[in-house]
Amino acid sequence: MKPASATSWTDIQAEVMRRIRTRVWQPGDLIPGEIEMAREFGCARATISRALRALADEGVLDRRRRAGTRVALTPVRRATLSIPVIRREVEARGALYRHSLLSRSDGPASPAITARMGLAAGTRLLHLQTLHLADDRPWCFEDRWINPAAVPAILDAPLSQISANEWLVQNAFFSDGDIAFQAEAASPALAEILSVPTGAPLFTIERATRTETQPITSVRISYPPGHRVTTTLTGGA
Amino acid sequence: MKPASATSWTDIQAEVMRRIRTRVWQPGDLIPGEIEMAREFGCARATISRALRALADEGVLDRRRRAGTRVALTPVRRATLSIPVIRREVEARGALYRHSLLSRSDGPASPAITARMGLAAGTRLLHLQTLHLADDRPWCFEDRWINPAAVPAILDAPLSQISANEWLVQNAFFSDGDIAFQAEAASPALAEILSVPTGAPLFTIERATRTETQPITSVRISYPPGHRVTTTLTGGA
DNA sequence: AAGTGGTCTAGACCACTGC
DNA sequence: CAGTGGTCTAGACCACTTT
Repeated sequence: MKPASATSWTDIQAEVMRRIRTRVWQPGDLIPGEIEMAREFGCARATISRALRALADEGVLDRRRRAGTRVALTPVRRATLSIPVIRREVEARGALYRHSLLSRSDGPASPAITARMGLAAGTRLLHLQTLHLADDRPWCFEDRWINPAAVPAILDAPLSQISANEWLVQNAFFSDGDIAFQAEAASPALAEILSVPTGAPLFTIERATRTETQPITSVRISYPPGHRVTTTLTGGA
Repeated sequence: MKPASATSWTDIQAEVMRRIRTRVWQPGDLIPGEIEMAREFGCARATISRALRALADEGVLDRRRRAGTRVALTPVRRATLSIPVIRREVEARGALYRHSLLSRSDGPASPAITARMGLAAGTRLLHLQTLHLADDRPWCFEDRWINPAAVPAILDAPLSQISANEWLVQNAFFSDGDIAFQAEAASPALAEILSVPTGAPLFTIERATRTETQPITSVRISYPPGHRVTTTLTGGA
């Protein structure tokens, strides 16, 4: 319990959510302005603003100057998923992590790759193929292209000791990127690497990251059948 | 362009990000306190607080009372993906949406389902199987269990006109949920429904949502090969 | 043109927590 | 228990849009 007189922004947020849940305010409805709500709750306008802004950030409310604040028409359900270091992912399951650098090459990349990364044809890229293992069983296969122009230091990194995945997370900070998930049948080559039958349903993650000015890396990670990516949804307060 | 003298919280946020990117402040480092930064930037402490709080929300900074503010050790890359209404997902690709309610039943659910939803064995649930189509071709198959105790109104909803997916998004505000992605081989039954070969790699999404007090629905959606879930990563300002 | 949200300030007190 | 972030206030001005 808390002192009955407290007027915190979380209280206001909770009350607004209650009114939305109980349909007092329905999707699309215009809700009272900040000044009016400040009067109703007996607090400063900034406190109302704090509460409503938080809900707008979550996608529950739509706020526009002059037009006022409305309950969002499509209550956006958002899931936030974090991009893990594969080593931690394995260790979190209580397994022993190991990785094996299957191939490494450095030279002009294929047009398909340079196009995908938005680079000029013939750009030299570092190409790494890594098998990640959990308790010496294949955990996932990583096929990665790196733009050395963006992270020159990677050429000197001990990539047989620390995986490119982990090195980049630690050294190539704060980039923007795209990510895509899909299901895919295992090619014969991938099937052999992952010790699964050809055609087995693989879960693949494609990720491209870049700095403000240039692409850093493009990677495709394939997981054998059974792998799940999980997260939690937040739909309200 | 803006007046050179402006000291906005976004300016401060950008400057902090710059110092992190350029390694002036490294992961784990303690950065100056709010009062000190307010002096440095010549603004109110609340403005600093606003900038740092935003970065903490993004996972770039770790803030704790008394302990101060540190650059996050694990540069948490977070992707926020929105959960769309399937109809909109289809229409966004310029296709005509249609859905077909393949089966509907109402009665005691199997122990496997009640256990997954955290309900007592034998609880009565509504079970719906829906095929969603884009331009009359199978788009995805939805297998859903709904707890009528949480949303009694669904028993009267015209589910052949509006899909349960969409009805729930509009009518059931939830406070919490889980979501999981995986790749899976098509069973003979699923293969026939989706018009794909048995064993084809399906992309499946499992989702469970609940109110604060009780589970609402548990759903499993299967997409034929080729479907991709995409989103963007934000690593900084 | 007017009214809404967005931001900033200066000051105050509170809550948590590491020393 | 002292110092940090967290919050609240009262007031002001600004920026954006819809009317």
